[in-house]
Amino acid sequence: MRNAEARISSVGVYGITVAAELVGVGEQTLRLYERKGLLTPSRTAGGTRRYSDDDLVIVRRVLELLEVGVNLVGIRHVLELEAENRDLRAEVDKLSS
DNA sequence: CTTCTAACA
DNA sequence: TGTTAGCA
Repeated sequence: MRNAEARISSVGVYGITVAAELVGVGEQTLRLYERKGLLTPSRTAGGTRRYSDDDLVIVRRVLELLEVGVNLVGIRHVLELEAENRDLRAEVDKLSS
């Protein structure tokens, strides 16, 4: 089943230290990605960053694009296009059903 | 934990 | 340009 138990994407939250260790980058790097607009992690009332499982896959995509030679500004656009494409693909799926 | 500054490849 | 280290 595809309900809340199996599909945990934006619910699983991690601190910046554990999130950085899971993806293999430093904490400062994650803050830089957010500063550049690549990430938008949720925040607690105290201002602490909450990285969801969804955010982690984004960071991995960032690292993947970096190895290909895309800079952070370019990655930002790639991420936007991917999100837009994902939206359009979902609508096409709906129409072709 | 946060932001900022500075130095390095 | 991107990453890392140290300070407040």
